[in-house]
Amino acid sequence: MNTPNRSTAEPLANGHPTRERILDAAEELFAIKTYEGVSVRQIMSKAEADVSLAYYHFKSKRDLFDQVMLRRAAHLNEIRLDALRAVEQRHPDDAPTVEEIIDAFTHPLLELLRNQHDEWQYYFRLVANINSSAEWGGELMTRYFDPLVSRFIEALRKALPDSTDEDLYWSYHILSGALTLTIAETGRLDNLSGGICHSDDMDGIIERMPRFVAAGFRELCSKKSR
Amino acid sequence: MNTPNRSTAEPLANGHPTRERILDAAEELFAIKTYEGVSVRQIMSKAEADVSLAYYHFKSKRDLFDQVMLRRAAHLNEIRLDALRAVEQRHPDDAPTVEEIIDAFTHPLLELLRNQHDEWQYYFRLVANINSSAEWGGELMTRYFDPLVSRFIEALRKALPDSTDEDLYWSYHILSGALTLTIAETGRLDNLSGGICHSDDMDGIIERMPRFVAAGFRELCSKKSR
DNA sequence: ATACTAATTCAACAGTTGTTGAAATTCAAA
DNA sequence: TTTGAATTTCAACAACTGTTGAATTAGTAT
Repeated sequence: MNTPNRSTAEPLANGHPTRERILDAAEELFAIKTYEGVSVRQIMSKAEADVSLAYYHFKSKRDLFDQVMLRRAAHLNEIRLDALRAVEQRHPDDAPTVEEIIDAFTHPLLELLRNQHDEWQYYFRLVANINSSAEWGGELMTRYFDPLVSRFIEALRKALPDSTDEDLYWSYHILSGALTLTIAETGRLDNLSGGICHSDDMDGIIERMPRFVAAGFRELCSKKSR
Repeated sequence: MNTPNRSTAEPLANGHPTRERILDAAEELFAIKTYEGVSVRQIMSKAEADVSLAYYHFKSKRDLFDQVMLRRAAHLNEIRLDALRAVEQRHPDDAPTVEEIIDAFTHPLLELLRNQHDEWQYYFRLVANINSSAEWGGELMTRYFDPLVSRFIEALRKALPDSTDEDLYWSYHILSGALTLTIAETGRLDNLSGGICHSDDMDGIIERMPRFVAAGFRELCSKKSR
């Protein structure tokens, strides 16, 4: 249940089983209790392994954290880039619509969160926490995700030829905030709405986010409106 | 510089000066290093007071955290509610526009962050961190801010009479994410844009957020489009 | 000056933290 | 079976954690 497709997928990432169990435990605990809120002992206890093994497989607690972050980052970049390329190949001559680009940016994440929830939920929560905290571990994520984001913004610029760079970046900022809070799955919306909405209803957000955000982009990044 | 208007404003909140210094130090350190990332000793060292004084003025570390959260919450609710009431009084007969409501929801915060940056920046960062973490201290913020949010959603429902509750709540979710990331002031956008945008440029976001978000609300919460 | 409370200091507690070194075990190649 | 490396266990370290009680000072009303 925790390692869904052992033989077929990800030939490189299949490291030592103990190492993977440590990463799993660390991922979950870092996500729900923050980095300093969890001790190496708690992590190793959840991983059912001796404390020292953490320092055999990783250089330090901080290194363990970095490896947790990096483990899934490459795959994430890959599928999102694939989605963007697919959209672009569907439009050999004209530019894709804003909706299509936003969808390529968000859909892979949300679908992962829907179809493989158990495997990805804690990683996404962790990314969300990092992403909205100024000090911490941000450089790591920035280094890994910013190139991808730049490619998307480039695509959006083509779809919105009258846009200013400033408008484009601020619009992306809003999109980023919306996506971040979504993948955090805080459950805050569940309470607020009195059960009408559910944070883990990915279909609900998949069909709404691109439309909402695309409308915002058009409002801000078109010549006519200002 | 740290206590800007001592004699005129907030007659109730003027507690013991030491207590205030502890709250200031705790606010800043909690915001940039997380709750468990900071020790009581570090806080009291920054506040230039003995460790034990933390337990004279507060029941526990957790209580200190709660008081940091609550200190500014009432004032925040007040000015946002005032802004909403002002908009509603400006429309005795018809409903306010979506822009106006969104603006009443966001503008007080952003203006505070612009005009009294030194006093409010860490509190907002802290709120942002809390808001996008599932487990932690969320109930406290939820209890304090949800009534206000419900009032705003009620106003939005009137401005968008064809909307579904579900669409309305999901739209608010997107707005909430955007606002949360903004007040976090992570500086991520500065790097990404290569200096074109600045996380602390409140004018930039003040003039963009309501327009962007209102367009999204209209796209999602109007009958014609779906 | 006296009495009394509010505020602050000092010293210490039991438990936990990240991390390390040496010894013991597992396991495949010779 | 012997060799040698990869993996796991056990015990311990100095430093730091949240928290408390008793002693001390500051400040105010009598």
